[in-house]
Amino acid sequence: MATAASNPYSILSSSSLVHADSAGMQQGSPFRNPQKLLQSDYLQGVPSNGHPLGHHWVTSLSDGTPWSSTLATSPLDQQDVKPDPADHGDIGSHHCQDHSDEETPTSDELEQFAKQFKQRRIKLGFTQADVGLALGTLYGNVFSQTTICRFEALQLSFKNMCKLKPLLNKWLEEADSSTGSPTSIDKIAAQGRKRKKRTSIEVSVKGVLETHFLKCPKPAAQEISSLADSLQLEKEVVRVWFCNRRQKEKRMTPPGDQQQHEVYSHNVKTDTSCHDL
DNA sequence: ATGCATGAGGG
DNA sequence: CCTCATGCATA
Repeated sequence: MATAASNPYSILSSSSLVHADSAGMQQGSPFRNPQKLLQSDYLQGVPSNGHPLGHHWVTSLSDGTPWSSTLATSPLDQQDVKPDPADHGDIGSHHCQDHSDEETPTSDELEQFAKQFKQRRIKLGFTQADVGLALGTLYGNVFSQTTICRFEALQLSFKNMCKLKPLLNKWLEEADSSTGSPTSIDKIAAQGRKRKKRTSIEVSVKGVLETHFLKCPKPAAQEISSLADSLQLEKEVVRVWFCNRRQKEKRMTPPGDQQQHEVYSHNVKTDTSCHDL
């Protein structure tokens, strides 16, 4: 049995995984108007299925109530193929039109899959943590409850979603086909790294950071320093905050759900420094 | 479910 | 320093 994962890190210690399943509880999102927004970047090479695909994020998040969104039909493709910087030898000859479960899925497909996955998972009586663990024993890649959760909520980057989908899909097949296969889960316990205590930032302070982020999402080191100083926070904390904030923007379900789609094609390349303070 | 954090990889 | 995938700890 492949107990040892390839991770240099270690898994959590063996303990009871008794958490209330998220069956009945969903996030209390009011609702969000379905619309699309274009991402600006994603031109990094993916070893497996590196397609410089342009994609729109369909930001329609339904809550716990039955998914009745009318996003099953996507009249418009996500085929806004941006000028890929990477050269395409023969891969350019393909025309992504409509795949069910092959190659690079569309945003809609991912969304659809995520929903179905969650439904089935719950139906089968598994928790998010169970799935993460099962993936480890099944394929050698262990994942945390966090990751499974974020997958279901589409809170990962497009690329990340694509990477995880196949794995979760396989688990799904395994899970519901095996009526009596007890997935033996064994985990290794080893922990040595000491993690910094999570610093909680006050809401008022977060507000300030948000404001600054809107003005300048990528402040220079010096700005971070002064900002940290004025907020009485460690510079590192502020720096990390901005990093995490930027990542949020790149998720499939971005935090700022706009009501109108505006195409911002302005690229600030000449100015990297946001002064003022 | 999510906030702050770590670390690998890139430049 | 950044991005990006990922997760411990916590609300």
